Amino acid sequence: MSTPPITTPRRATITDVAREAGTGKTSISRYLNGETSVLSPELRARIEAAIARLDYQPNQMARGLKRGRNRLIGMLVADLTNPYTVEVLQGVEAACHALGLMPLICHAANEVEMERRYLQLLTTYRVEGVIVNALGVREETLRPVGGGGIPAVLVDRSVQGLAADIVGLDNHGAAELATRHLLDSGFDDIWFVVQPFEAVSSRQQRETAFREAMRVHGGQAGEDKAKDAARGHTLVLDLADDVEVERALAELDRVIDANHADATTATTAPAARRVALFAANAPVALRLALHFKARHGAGWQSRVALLSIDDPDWAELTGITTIRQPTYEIGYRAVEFLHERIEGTQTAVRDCLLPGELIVRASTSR
Amino acid sequence: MSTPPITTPRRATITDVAREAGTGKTSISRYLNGETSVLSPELRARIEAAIARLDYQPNQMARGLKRGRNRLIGMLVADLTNPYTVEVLQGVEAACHALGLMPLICHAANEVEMERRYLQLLTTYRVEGVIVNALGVREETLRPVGGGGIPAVLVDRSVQGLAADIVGLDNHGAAELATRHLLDSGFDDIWFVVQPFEAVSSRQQRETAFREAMRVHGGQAGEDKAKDAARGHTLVLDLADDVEVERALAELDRVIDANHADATTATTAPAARRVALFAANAPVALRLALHFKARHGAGWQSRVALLSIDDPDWAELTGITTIRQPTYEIGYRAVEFLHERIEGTQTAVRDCLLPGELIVRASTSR
DNA sequence: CTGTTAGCGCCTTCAG
DNA sequence: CTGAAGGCGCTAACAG
Repeated sequence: MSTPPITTPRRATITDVAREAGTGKTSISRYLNGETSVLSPELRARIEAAIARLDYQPNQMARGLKRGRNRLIGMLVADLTNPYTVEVLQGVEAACHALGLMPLICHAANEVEMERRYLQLLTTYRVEGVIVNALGVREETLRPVGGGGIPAVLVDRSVQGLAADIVGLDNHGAAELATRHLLDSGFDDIWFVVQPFEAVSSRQQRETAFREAMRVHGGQAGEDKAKDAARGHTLVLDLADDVEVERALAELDRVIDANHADATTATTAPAARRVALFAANAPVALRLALHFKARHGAGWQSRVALLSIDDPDWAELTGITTIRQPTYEIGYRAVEFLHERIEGTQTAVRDCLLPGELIVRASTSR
Repeated sequence: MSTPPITTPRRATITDVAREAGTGKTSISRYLNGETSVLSPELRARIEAAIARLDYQPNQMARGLKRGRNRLIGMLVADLTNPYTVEVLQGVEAACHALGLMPLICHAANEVEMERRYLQLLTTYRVEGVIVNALGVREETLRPVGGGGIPAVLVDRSVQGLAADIVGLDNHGAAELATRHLLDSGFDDIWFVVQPFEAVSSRQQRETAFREAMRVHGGQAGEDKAKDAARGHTLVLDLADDVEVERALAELDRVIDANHADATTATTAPAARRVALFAANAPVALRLALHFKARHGAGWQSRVALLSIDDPDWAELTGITTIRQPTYEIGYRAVEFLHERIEGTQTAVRDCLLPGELIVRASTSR
């Protein structure tokens, strides 16, 4: 057992290294910054030896202080509980790693106040830029960040009045893809279920696209005469409010039960007109699935079809259809954009809309 | 539209504030550090006004440089994909918030090399302490951290030869609880499925406890004469190696199929001797569930019982029994421990083992 | 090629 | 109660 010294052995500084190597601080600094060609091999060797001997590691904070940039960027996420977020994070980390950036991850845990505080904290640490998966920030809160201050890029959600690069899913395309799939699969009573819109642009966009798709593709009585126009509804599910959730779910239950009764009563078995639920994201889908599982047991999927944007672990397990977002790429691109801004790119604000991928599973197949 | 200035308006510094308030930097510094009693109300008011006018925010990096502490702590996690990790993180964040710390979250993504690099990076940023959910770090890698260097506390997993506080699940108790539950529920062919042990102490502890529980409680032929000693097996599932996974799963399939054949062939329906799978954690459980779902369809649970340590979202949805870890508390306590160490507590190394909670679901009920 | 000299933004003696 | 001076660890002109 080697007993480590009690007194914290103060970390070696650049001065220590200079002394140890018998030279000045400047040369050490040069060495650290890769200005290696400007150093005589001999000096260089001495420096390397000294660094190794002292186990020297330059203090990033001090470097940052002097040169005005510390390679830190902030990553403010609304909800780590959402698999989407974690996946995006992986892309972010990979990109940061590639670009020599260090992401400071902050988790607002769905609390607007937290979000505000973290944003402030980040500027206090002088991060060089911020990637924001906005929760409820207003343009004003982000002002010191996006506007005159440090560069920002938005992920998934835009912020009212803030001109900043944004990268995320092509919500319009995704919602249309999903809706058409449901229509094509024979569902004609489709419920789009979404959390309260609040300021979350992606929710709004998905809903708008859903409604439009229903209007455009759902209305055609088509060749099948027995089939009248499909109906589209929007249901808001406030996951933070249990009472409201119960109310909303009860509404769905009525619809589904009625439909089920129709189907079983009918003498001639008509293409059982099943209702389909289109969840705006994974948390919503999970809540729905849990409810129906509790209500109808393991076989709940014979009562309702479920499709969700986001492709969580359990989607495959439970067999629901999904639209998978290119999460990794979203995170990666966000960092790239931010990096460019940090480096001073002055181009106009960019929108990067990436396509989702439809993954058809049993839930919506016939 | 207010056009923000093109040139980044350099952030105000303490000097600016001093000038604006018509005083010296010292007073500003005192104000910032809450030495409020030592300032005349008049000066104080001027300072406040100046700060507000300039929208001044002290530079944490600079403060840290001088006073030697920057309120930053590192949180190194092995795998953000594991719900366990994210839950622990929430506790960590809450505690940090309460203690005025800022967690730097680093994600090793199951790569030992990443882990090493992040650890190094963290020391480079002069974090005051580190919470480590170790992946493969050796004592030596952590030496600069835990030993003479900055304080460290371990989460879930201990590190060979490193004397550091550790907080996590009471693995022994949890595994015993789970095993007894399975035994009590009538299963007598129990497979403990775990990822390669490597250096992960919690995996080893769980397995050891499982084996011991089988020995102690599984051997009693008991009152039921038809029931001989229950069998316990350990199966290693290397999730990173598809070929290996296939091989292991095939082995399980044979066992399960044989058992199933027995049960259906027997004329008198004996208490169908079902086999139970005891997953060491959620990722393993998920892999197992996906496999059986693919192989036997939605009704796979009538073939095998599944119990898992960790209680992911989908557990309720799929009805598997679990042992829920007090994740939030684990994270919270870890930060508290670290904080004490940072403040200089010199007590002996502490172990904080928190109990898990058995959540019985359909999978293991009769 | 190499060392000296100033600070970066802040805190901390130490004198007023 | 208040301010001036020095320094934290490092980089960036300037000279040699």
